[in-house]
Order: sequence, then C-alpha cells, then structure tokens
Amino acid sequence: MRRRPIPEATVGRLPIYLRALLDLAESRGETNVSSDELARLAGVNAAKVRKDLSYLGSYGTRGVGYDVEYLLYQITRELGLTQDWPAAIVGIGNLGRALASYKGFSERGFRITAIFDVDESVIGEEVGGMIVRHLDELKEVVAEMGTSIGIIATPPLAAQEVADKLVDAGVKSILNFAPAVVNVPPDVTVRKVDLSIELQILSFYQQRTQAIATAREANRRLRNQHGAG
Amino acid sequence: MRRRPIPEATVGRLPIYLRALLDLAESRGETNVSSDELARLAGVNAAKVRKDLSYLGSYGTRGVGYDVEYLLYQITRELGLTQDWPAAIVGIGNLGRALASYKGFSERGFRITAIFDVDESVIGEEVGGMIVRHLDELKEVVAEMGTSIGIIATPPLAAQEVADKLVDAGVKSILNFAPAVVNVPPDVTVRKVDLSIELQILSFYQQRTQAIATAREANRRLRNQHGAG
DNA sequence: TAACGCTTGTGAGCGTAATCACAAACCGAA
DNA sequence: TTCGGTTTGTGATTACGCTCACAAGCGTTA
Ligand SMILES: NC(=O)c1ccc[n+]([C@@H]2O[C@H](COP(=O)([O-])OP(=O)(O)OC[C@H]3O[C@@H](n4cnc5c(N)ncnc54)[C@H](O)[C@@H]3O)[C@@H](O)[C@H]2O)c1
Ligand SMILES: NC(=O)c1ccc[n+]([C@@H]2O[C@H](COP(=O)([O-])OP(=O)(O)OC[C@H]3O[C@@H](n4cnc5c(N)ncnc54)[C@H](O)[C@@H]3O)[C@@H](O)[C@H]2O)c1
Repeated sequence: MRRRPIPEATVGRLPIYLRALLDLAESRGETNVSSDELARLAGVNAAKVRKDLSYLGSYGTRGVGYDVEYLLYQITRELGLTQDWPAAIVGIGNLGRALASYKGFSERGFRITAIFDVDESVIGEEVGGMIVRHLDELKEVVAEMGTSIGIIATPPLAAQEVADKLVDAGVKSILNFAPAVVNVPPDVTVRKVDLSIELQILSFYQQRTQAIATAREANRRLRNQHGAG
Repeated sequence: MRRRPIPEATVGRLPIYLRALLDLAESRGETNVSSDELARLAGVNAAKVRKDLSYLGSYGTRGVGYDVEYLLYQITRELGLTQDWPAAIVGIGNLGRALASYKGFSERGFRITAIFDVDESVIGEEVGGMIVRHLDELKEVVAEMGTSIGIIATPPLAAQEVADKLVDAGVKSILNFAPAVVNVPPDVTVRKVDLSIELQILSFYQQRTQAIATAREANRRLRNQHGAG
C-alpha cells in the first residue's frame, strides 16, 4: 500500500542512516535529529536524506526534525530487520573463518547458523562455535534451519557450482566474495563484495591524478625552458 | 588527450571485463572475443560492453570483434595496473590477518608491503610474511616504501583516526572495511566495503518478496472464503 | 492569537547511465 | 570486385538519481 516504490539508491543508504541513528541513540542519548545533522553523520547531502526518508512516509516534524527512536523503528522494519535472518557460509578458508568468527553480524538480526566446506581436513572442525559440515548436507541443513542467506567464500572456480547448490536448496539471497560472476534465476538476489575491483578502481583514480600532476610538471618545465631559452 | 572522460560506472566495470579477458586468454586460449561473448562472461548487456570499451578508443574490428591480448593491455593500462601499488593494512585482527595472507592481490599489481596495529601483544608478530609494526611508524614507513593505498581493518571507532593518519602520511587512496563513515580531504579517494550493509540490502529485497507472497496468500484465502461463503 | 524562526517534504531542473537501433566497416567467398 | 553475413561504434531515447529551492507546517514567544 506504499505510495511509491523505494529506489535502489535509497535502499543502499538506509543502512547508513540506521547506523548513524543507532549511534545517536545509544552513545549520545539524542532523542531528536534534523536532516542536516543526519546528513553530516552519514556523509551525504541533507536534501537526499529528506527525500530518502520521505519514501518511508512522513515521519518528520517540520521545524523540529525526526524522532530518533521512531525513525530507527521505521527503517528497521522497512529493511526487514525485525526478523532474524539465518545465514550459511560456504568455504571455510582464510576469509570464511574471519566471517564465521565475526561478532558484528549478530548485532543486527543476522546469525550464521551453519558453515560448509568440501575439504575433508576441514570438515568436523569447530570454527566460531560451529562445526564445519560437508556441502552435501547443504539442502538438508538449509531446510531444517530455514536458512535465507548464503555466503560464498570459496575459490572463484567453485563459486558458480556453490551458487547453484544454494539456489537448489531454496536460498533466495546470496552474498558472493569470490571474484567470479555468478548467474542465478531472476527470483534470487546476488550481491558481490570484490576487493580486487575496489583496489583497481582506486588505482584508476590515483593513476589519473598522478598523470595530471606529471603533465603539469612537464608543462612547467617546458615553459621554464622556453622562458630561459 | 582523451576524447571523453571515462564515466564512473564504466570504471567500475573495467575490472570485470579484465577478469573475463584474462580467463579467455589463460584458460581457454582465445585470441578474439565479441562484445556478445564478453557481455555474457561479465553478466552485462552487450551494448554496454561496446560503449564502455569505446571510451578507451576504437580497439575493436567490425565484423570480427576484439583482440583479447590488445584489449587486456589497454584496460590494464587504463586502470593503472602496469605499475605496482604498494598497500598497507592497519588493524591486524581477524579480517586484517585474512587480508594480509591473501595471495589474490599480488596477481594484479597490488602488494601488501606493511601491516600496522596498536595492540602491543600483536606488534612484532609475523603475519603473511610481514612483521606487524606500530601505527606510530606509519608516516615513516609510508614515505620509505612509497605506499599508495591504505586499508583500514580496525574497529569502527578507530577508523576516522586511522584515516587521518593515513592522509597525514600522504596516502591518497583508502579502502575502508570498518562500518563507519570516514571523512577525508577532496584529493583523497575513499571506498568502503561494508558487509552489514550488503546483508541489510539483501534482507530488504527478500523481505519485500516475502511480503508480496504473504499478501497474495491472504488474498487467495479471502477469495476462497468469499467463494465458499 | 499573531508573528517569527526553523525544518520538513517535494516539484522542477539537470546530469548521468542504460538501452535501443542502425549505419558503417570488415571478412571471406564467389 | 561484389555480395552477404557479421559485429562494431554511436546517436537518440528513455530511465534514474541528485540537487536546488521554496511553500507548507510546526513550536515558541509575546
Ligand atoms: N582471504 C582474503 O582476504 C580474501 C580477500 C578477497 C577475496 N577473497 C576471496 O574469497 C574467497 C575465499 O578466500 P580464502 O582466502 O578464504 O581462500 P581459501 O583458499 O583460504 O579458502 C577457500 C575454502 O573454500 C573451500 N572450498 C573449495 N571448493 C569448495 C567447494 N566447491 N565447496 C565448498 N567449499 C569449497 C576450500 O576447501 C577452502 O577451505 C576466494 O574466492 C578469494 O578470492 C579472499
Ligand atoms: N571479521 C570480519 O569478518 C569482518 C566482517 C565485516 C566487517 N568487519 C569489520 O572490519 C574491522 C576489523 O574486524 P576484525 O574482526 O578484524 O576486528 P578485530 O577486533 O579482530 O581486529 C581489530 C584490530 O584492530 C586493532 N586496532 C584497534 N584500534 C586500532 C588503531 N587505532 N590503530 C590500529 N589498529 C587498531 C586491534 O588491536 C585489532 O588487532 C571491524 O571494523 C569490523 O567491523 C570485519
């Protein structure tokens, strides 16, 4: 019954507002916040904050601002964080272990409830308070635990195969850490976290500014030479 | 001297094409590729591939496609990957360790050359073939090694402080893993990798489709009841 | 109640990105 | 050389997102 659908760009920012609001509520004991203040905390434009929040409804008070607790509740509800989301990690290597032991997920409704691998020397081991199970048990465990999110932390070559198995097991949301493109049916959402891509983007922009600096330098030299000659 | 600047969205996709091309060249021994094929491998639209590549120049041959090696070289050059980018990690906990030991970075010009922490019990320890140094040595080490990329893997409360120190040391590119907004001067680029945000976005879309399914179900029941009553 | 300062909510304008659709260009065959 | 099949490169169009700017609405004060 919503007036307008929430744009993708807005969905991506709601978690940032959520974090800023939690900080305001818990650490600073603020009960009220203006779009200006929230914008500063989230590192975005104030008009953008207001427009983003307006998609959720008219929850602010003109001349006053937003009630922190109420806004927290509304964003939490909108993001579906009032319920618990059991997640499973596949691939318990370096990264999978760090993720499995990470305490930060549980803070907001995400719980890692099962971890999988195919390496016999890893299976049965305890990581982050859980026993590593064989990938063959995936479907069964997912059904039993109502797992809704699958996290892929295998080498890239295994990523598509693992994604297929997650889909087959009924998982509709996948977070992929492997540097590989994975294809899934349209009713499944995949998001990727790719460090190499991020580094390469940083490289591009840094190289560009370096190139500009070098060109300026060359220009300066040329001018000086010309002046002197 | 480029005809047009490369759009941000394109820069974000060049690394994906790069990976697909490397796969074609190394694993499959292909010397030529069409925009259709490349689009399939990268999981995007073919017209988008052609437009993206056209920002680099006219490197394709009509009726034939693109020469894999040549395209590889051009993208590599454009992304600034012909040179090495020494990187430093700050915060050697769970995640920092996984990153420091990760072999995947070096494959493309990124080398972790120094790792830092402030915890005395961690400093001096060897991780990924490097000795953990105290953050106080940052400026000195960055100058010495020509570090160009800083990676933040500390708790969120320390992130801004660490970013400030990286900036002060002359680092112009930062990759931030801490769930916190960090502010830097305009000549510094920050990119963030935030797992919680990704999970929350997945939660949003999954919750939405569940809500739709529930609404359909309720509707169906209502109709049935109506029909029966 | 009226006047004032403050902040929201949103229409309008602008810029960026995605997609479409097709002329131009190339290759190989005849 | 011509023709047909193929694929690029790009103008045109549409969709999306960001920012501006301001009327509308609220609380406070007198
Ligand atoms: N470690 C990092 O810091 C880091 C950084 C960026 C990206 N990544 C990516 O994350 C992924 C995991 O990295 P890692 O360093 O943990 O690698 P890793 O080699 O340490 O661990 C991979 C694990 O996946 C398991 N595995 C292999 N095939 C499997 C399959 N078909 N099903 C289930 N499990 C399987 C292996 O047994 C192993 O335990 C890789 O794709 C890597 O490129 C890692
Ligand atoms: N572990 C994960 O899988 C994971 C997942 C998502 C996000 N993160 C985020 O990544 C960051 C690191 O996570 P972690 O699990 O490795 O945490 P951790 O607590 O294991 O490690 C943090 C490290 O940072 C060091 N540190 C603290 N303050 C510092 C400072 N001012 N300067 C330098 N070093 C400092 C600590 O001594 C510690 O070694 C956190 O912000 C966390 O939220 C981690």
